[in-house]
Amino acid sequence: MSGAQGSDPINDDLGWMLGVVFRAYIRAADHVVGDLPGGPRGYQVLTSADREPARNQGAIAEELGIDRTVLTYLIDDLERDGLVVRRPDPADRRSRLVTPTDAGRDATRHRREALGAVESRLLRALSPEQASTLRALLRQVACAAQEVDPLTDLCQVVEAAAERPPAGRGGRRRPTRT
Amino acid sequence: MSGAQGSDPINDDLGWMLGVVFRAYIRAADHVVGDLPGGPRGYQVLTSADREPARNQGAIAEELGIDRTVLTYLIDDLERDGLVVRRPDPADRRSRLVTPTDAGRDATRHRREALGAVESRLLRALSPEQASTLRALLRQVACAAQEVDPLTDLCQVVEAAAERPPAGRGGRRRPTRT
DNA sequence: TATTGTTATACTCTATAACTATA
DNA sequence: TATAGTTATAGAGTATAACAATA
Repeated sequence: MSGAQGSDPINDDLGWMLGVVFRAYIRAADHVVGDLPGGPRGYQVLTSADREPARNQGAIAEELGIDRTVLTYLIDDLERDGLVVRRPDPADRRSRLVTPTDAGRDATRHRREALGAVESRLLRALSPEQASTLRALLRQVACAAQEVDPLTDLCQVVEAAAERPPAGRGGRRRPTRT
Repeated sequence: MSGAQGSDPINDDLGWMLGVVFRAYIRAADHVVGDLPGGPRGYQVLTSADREPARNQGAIAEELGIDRTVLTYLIDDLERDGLVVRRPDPADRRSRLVTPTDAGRDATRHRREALGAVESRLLRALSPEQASTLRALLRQVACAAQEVDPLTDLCQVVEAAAERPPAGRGGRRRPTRT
């Protein structure tokens, strides 16, 4: 009843939706990756570093949308726990390439499935098809938002890979969740 | 459902997408509502308070997903700038009802359109139909996430209103924007 | 005793600038 | 001079607990 003034201001606000969903995700993901240094952020650094060819910290920070200065502490903690190693880039000694250790790769492999469950639960209000649609649309928006400066062409790669059957690019690759 | 997975680890991570999009939104929205006390949060408080019947701080905090203690400072600043007023609830003198002043309502009215432009720009990678779909799906997820404890049945109201033609009494409501 | 709002404290995240070492 | 990374600092945002007034 009522609704005298206009509409439903908040629930139609994209900022409200994003905030609610983002915080809910962080809360849930913390239960899965909370013991990793840096929590969800640490997990993202681990997955971002697990690539060929190895990347330096600037590239990782750019992809994750976090500051270089934050990443330094994050990698400090991850390295202290033996999950990643820093080695100087032979081509540019200013740069330090970050690669996960076997322990780090194990850590991400374990959590990836658990995080998949978290994501499914977060999207439980949607049908599988709707969830898939939401993921695809969100990824499009995220990639476009990252492309303000076109350093991350990798998003386009993922876009392309999402459209054609999943074999493609790279190498190992796990079947992900259902 | 369709595949659309089996791709790269990070870009398929819901946490990555949400983080990127959420931060991009906050950055953009800050240009529009940055001069309001509390920035985007302050704007949300203003819109959440602009309802009949008036709500107390607990209800606003719940709807916005922020802590009561944060809301106190937020409302302090909004009240100091003359954008909202607190008055005791006649029915429960512990409670304080928050309502926007005329200046506060003006402030939100002005920014609402600007924020709409910000949202459109954030979703510029999507077609209008896709953007509408994303909004609807996100709202479903957000409402479900808020309903962990079923205090916010207001989400269902909005859901229902979004499906059927704008029913109800009299008022003009928003021009569908979808 | 439970609840609404306030206050104080601390911990995390983030943003800025200065510094180094390389280029 | 410019760049990659580090360090230090301050500012938000958030979470927790203690407290006062009221129910």
